[in-house]
Amino acid sequence: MKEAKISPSVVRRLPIYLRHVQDLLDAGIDTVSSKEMGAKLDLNPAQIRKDLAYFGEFGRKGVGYEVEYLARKLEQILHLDQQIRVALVGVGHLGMALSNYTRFQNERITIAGLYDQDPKKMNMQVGKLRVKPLLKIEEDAKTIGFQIGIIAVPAFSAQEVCDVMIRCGIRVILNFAPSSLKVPANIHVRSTDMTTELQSLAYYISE
Amino acid sequence: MKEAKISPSVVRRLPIYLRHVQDLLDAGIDTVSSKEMGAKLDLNPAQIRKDLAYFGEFGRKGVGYEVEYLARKLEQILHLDQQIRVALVGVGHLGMALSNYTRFQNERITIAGLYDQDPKKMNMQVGKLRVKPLLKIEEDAKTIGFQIGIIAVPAFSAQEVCDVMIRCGIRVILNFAPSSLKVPANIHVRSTDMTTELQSLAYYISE
DNA sequence: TAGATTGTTAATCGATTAACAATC
DNA sequence: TAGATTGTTAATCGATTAACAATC
Repeated sequence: MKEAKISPSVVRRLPIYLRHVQDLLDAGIDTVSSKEMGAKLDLNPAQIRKDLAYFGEFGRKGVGYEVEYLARKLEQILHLDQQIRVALVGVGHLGMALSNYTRFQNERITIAGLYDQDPKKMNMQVGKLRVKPLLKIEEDAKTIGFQIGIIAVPAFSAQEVCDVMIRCGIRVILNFAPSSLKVPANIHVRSTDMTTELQSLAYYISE
Repeated sequence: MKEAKISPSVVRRLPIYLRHVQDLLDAGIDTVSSKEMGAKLDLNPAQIRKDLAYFGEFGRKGVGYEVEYLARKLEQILHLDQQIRVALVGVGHLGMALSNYTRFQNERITIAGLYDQDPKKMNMQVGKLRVKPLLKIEEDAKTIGFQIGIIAVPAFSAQEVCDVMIRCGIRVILNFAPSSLKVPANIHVRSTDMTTELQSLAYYISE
């Protein structure tokens, strides 16, 4: 399943395809063409076909894609057919939003550890978990085995948290702090933050 | 200030430049080169120069960019030198995170209206604001004049909220719901959601 | 002046879209 | 069979990077 080298732009569209075919599945539709998907998702049909073709021949000429099969394949590609355990550091408002947002992917993605540096938050109960000190993450990582780390702390401590995660063996990180993280080449980081999004949108307002 | 046609990729980097020069300003540094910025932000110096050059000649050959001047210019370009009033619909965990996240850009970006459809949340106090029914947004829009709308509701009602915002005269929308919104050509929408981000990252985990 | 760094043009790289043979 | 739609190659478009004259 390790394909040539799929571009990030392609990978970022896969969950969108998956979500759509899951909706179709729920609606009892069992076949869909790239043209129909494109219309719904506002994407070029050729792009959808090309994206999917990187991973195999999922469609049938003259017919389209079998919805259930495509959903299963996309789940496999995204590793969403297996349990994914996430360590979340930073239990502020955003961290809380993420924690209580459990319905990720059929609960296959679960937040399995909550950490913070603020003593006031220690042992705070959030869903089934309790907030622990950041120091505990390394110990927990050994028993739990986190696949993804989420950084939801202020910018000034993001790099520190990132370094701790990497020491824990976490190689995939989602960073919500507005800061550019420095990581070794084998670590995969995606940074996105609400402030930056909002500020860039402000460019488009016409006074 | 309406330049040719700046690509979205360029616009999305502007807040990153701004944040960096603001940090430099705080640190008392008054000149910076594209090379230094590139090293810090992990970007190609030529790209930084080219991005900035779309908007004017902000640097001095042989010297670099004057930090304070550049910060002021970037604020102007992003309209962050004027008050920006935001309408936020959906006061769930994410909406709360956004509301309490007031320190956007020197408070120049302010959430000026909070709306929800859940009767249980009506009149709830969040910071200086009270949650109002979605229906009230149109009336408020006339007096307040929102420049940006933020959608923080579940996917199934995102399109509806979007339509209401457009009817209010809002032309710039930030959508946190996992759904592809249909809007007229003159409306600017940016969609980003945590589930999709996390799912696409799952691609990179190696079992 | 010599060294540094910009703004900008040209070259490269990558991503999207069009076109179409294969085939269901 | 005729019509539809895939998978894929080629063409296009756009974004990034390299190179360098201008100049501080």
